[in-house]
Amino acid sequence: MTGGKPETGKTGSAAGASRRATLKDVARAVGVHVSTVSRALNPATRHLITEEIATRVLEVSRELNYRPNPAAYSLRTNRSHTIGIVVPDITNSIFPPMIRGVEDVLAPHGYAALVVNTDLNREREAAAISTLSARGVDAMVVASAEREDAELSALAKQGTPVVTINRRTDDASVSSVISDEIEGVRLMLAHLVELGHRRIATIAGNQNLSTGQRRYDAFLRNTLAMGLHIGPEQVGFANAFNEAEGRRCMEELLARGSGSTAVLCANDRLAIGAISALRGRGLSCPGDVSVTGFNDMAMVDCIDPPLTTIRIPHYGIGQAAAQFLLQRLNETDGGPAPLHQVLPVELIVRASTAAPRKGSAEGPSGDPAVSHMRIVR
Amino acid sequence: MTGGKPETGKTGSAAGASRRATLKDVARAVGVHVSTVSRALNPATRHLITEEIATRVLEVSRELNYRPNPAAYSLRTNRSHTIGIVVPDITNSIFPPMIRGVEDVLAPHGYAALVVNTDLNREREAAAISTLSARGVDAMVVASAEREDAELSALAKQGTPVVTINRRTDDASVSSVISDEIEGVRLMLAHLVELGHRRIATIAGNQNLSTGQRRYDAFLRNTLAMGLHIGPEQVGFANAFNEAEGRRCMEELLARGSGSTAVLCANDRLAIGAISALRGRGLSCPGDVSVTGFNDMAMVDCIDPPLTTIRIPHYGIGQAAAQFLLQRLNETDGGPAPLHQVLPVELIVRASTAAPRKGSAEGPSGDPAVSHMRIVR
DNA sequence: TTGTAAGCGTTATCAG
DNA sequence: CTGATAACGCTTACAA
Repeated sequence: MTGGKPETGKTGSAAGASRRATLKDVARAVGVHVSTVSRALNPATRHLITEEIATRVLEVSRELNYRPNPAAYSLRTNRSHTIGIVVPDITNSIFPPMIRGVEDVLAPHGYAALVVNTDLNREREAAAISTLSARGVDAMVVASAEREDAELSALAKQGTPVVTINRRTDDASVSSVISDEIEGVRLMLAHLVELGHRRIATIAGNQNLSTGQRRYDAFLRNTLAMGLHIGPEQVGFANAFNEAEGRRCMEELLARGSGSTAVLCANDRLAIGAISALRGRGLSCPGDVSVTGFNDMAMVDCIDPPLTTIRIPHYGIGQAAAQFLLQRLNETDGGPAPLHQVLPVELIVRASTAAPRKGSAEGPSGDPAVSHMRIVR
Repeated sequence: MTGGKPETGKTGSAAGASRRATLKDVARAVGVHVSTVSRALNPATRHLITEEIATRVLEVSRELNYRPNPAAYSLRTNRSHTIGIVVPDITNSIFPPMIRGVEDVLAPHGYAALVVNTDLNREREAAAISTLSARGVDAMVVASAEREDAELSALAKQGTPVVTINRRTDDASVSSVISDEIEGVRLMLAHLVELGHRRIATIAGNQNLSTGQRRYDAFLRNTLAMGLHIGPEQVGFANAFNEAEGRRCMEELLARGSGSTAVLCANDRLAIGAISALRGRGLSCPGDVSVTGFNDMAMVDCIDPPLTTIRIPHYGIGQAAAQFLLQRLNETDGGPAPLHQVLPVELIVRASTAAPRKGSAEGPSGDPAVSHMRIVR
């Protein structure tokens, strides 16, 4: 119906069916050359044009509902006004707010975002980055970075504006916006200690990701600094940041009989898994063991028990990344030093933490009197 | 560093710094004309080319890491291989799985998705649609449709392939993929009745949205069919599908002293709000009143109490929408009849529903003995 | 089977 | 200040 051959002449007839107006159309209507129209429409070059005719052009282009053809613009200028966002999985609710943060600052500047998922798959991440750059995105924000990420390093080296969010690469030449995980872990540990916990275990995340590495590192340093003794039986390593791994690690911890009264998990999902494992063994949280998360993802305030966690500024991380890119995009020269931003976090105390049971180990590292873990074993 | 003036001659030198290879580059390398390369690279026209030289072209283009310039392609063909997804808010966890469904079927076909948020704002939806079509997306999937949606109708009429998901427009000319809400409500009501509930209230959603309208409609029809009596004091209308409105409506219901023993909410978020309102009044769920949701969004299995709800096929809705578009995109002619798909739902019984208290109203519409609601008032 | 050439809608350079 | 003109990289009649 719509797309049929419009009119007869090929050069002709602006009055055709519903063809989208082009520069040529408004030029003809105003009675000037297309280049004049182009200049009049571009704020940066409008000053070259007679006031009167410029306004006339604006009028007519509005009447004709002129919309610049992005493909033509892009072909000519090599800028697509599109940015790529790559996330492990948009379905993981920590990412959507970050994405919104990015979009909300970019959209007013005329940028739209192409969102792709990688599912934590090395190859898919490489493919995603490659696809996006083949598509000519002007910049990329990537939430799926691994500590060793050749693709990302190459991309940055090559000059594409790129920021990682939430995680960072070991290669300091690729910019990043993350949260203050070191401080987060410290706050949480302090909270636990204040409640009276002395034997604290951890479920650490994947050490190939900066989140996993930094949080575990902070755990080690801070427990030591606080005078707590941590033995190998008190740490479990999750292979992925999800509930299943949280469950598995918690079971492992229980089986080992570490006698810990609290478990600091590297993220909320691990914590949820840990709590469910506890239940599976007939233990209660926080009654028998306190469990803490990290991220404060959506809904963890509604779960049973409401999770004590560290709130990271999801939305703010996205915003900051976008602001950085915007700045980078407006520079003429190659680029300044890479930026590494660390945003503040907040301790959110809810109900998954409580003072340890009476009779639990009280000394910093004494023989843990608590044996309920072994009992259920 | 990278983008400087490459080489001297303008016609010249493929060996330049890091300039991206073009058709011309591979043509020169192979020693044929660009049109030959173009044909060789296009599966649809490859048969026109000598076997030998076609493979040679493939080889060289790989060596040179040739990637077609999407802007040029798009300018020439009027196809962007990009689709637009418009959602009210990506942060609402029912949408991400739908988005993934769309992307997962579209990506293998070379399409990428531009995702934009409208925040339930009429104008922003119009703006989003306009922006996307200005950007030349090949098709759109929109999750933010209202029942009366002029923009969408116009878009469809104009020939742009478009599907609404989760919701639909009253205008049957715009295709849709939704879930079987009628059946969902029926299943839920049957569940409640089977538990022994007779006085069942509802917190209905926004009636300008098909979801709100259909679910409420189904509530009315089915309660009637089941012989239940519904009075005006048993229905609350939420202005938005969120927790705050759920809370407000529940409080309203309680204030009215409807004496209901169960509340069917139009979605999970309303249910969560309702439960929290109950708690605020010192009532328990499901002890004092059963509450049900709709959607089975992420995490509602972990909340307290785990929510009895209707599971809609989030991911499947996205997939189906994408499949439809794909088909539509490959048609040469204008387009077939619009599609209206209704996907099956599933009742998920968890712990927010239970038999009514002993002493509660038992008769279909008798004077409800239950008065705890009034008591707390 | 391959080459020629036009043109998609812009912007940028160069004259006037 | 404005107009002509040449690209940008690609596809596609039309010729050969």
